[in-house]
Amino acid sequence: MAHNKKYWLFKSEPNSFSIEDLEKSKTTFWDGVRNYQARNYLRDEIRIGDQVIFYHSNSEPPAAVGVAEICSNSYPDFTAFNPNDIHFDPKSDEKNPTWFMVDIQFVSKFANKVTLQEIKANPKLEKMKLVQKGNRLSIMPIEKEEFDEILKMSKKKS
DNA sequence: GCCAACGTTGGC
DNA sequence: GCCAACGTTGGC
Repeated sequence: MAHNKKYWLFKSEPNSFSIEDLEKSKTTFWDGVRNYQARNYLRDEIRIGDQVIFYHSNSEPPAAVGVAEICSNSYPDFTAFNPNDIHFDPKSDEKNPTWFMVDIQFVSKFANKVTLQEIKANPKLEKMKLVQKGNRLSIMPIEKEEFDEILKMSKKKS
């Protein structure tokens, strides 16, 4: 059975990796996820062709800044096995990996970034995990309607 | 730079 | 299995 396309929001600190970096590199592997809930999304639900809102956290302003597409199914995050890598996890086992990642490819950079403030102000987006208190997930599912609404907002002149 | 919210760790 | 201590996230 064909996989129904799903929609996600990926957070990234632009100091580490920005939408401009993705635009330049075209694709990247999304390594370093070390949270079990986000891991479960990566390992079990995210599939080739799924669409991603790229979000800049810890930036001024925090905002949705573009779109990416999943271009690999999940595979073990090899940075967890490398003692020299910043994401090394001594407890993870290559034979039974704990952490997974996917590859994403650049799709577009928004003409107008959609700020967290604007997202919070839009009643159509109030159910998003992003705007719920205390949510720190770096990967979260969103609805197609929410994805479309953010795209629409990015095209509007502010 | 501050700090609230949350996840993880480890002693018991 | 509880929970205090600690580390991290991320908005402000």
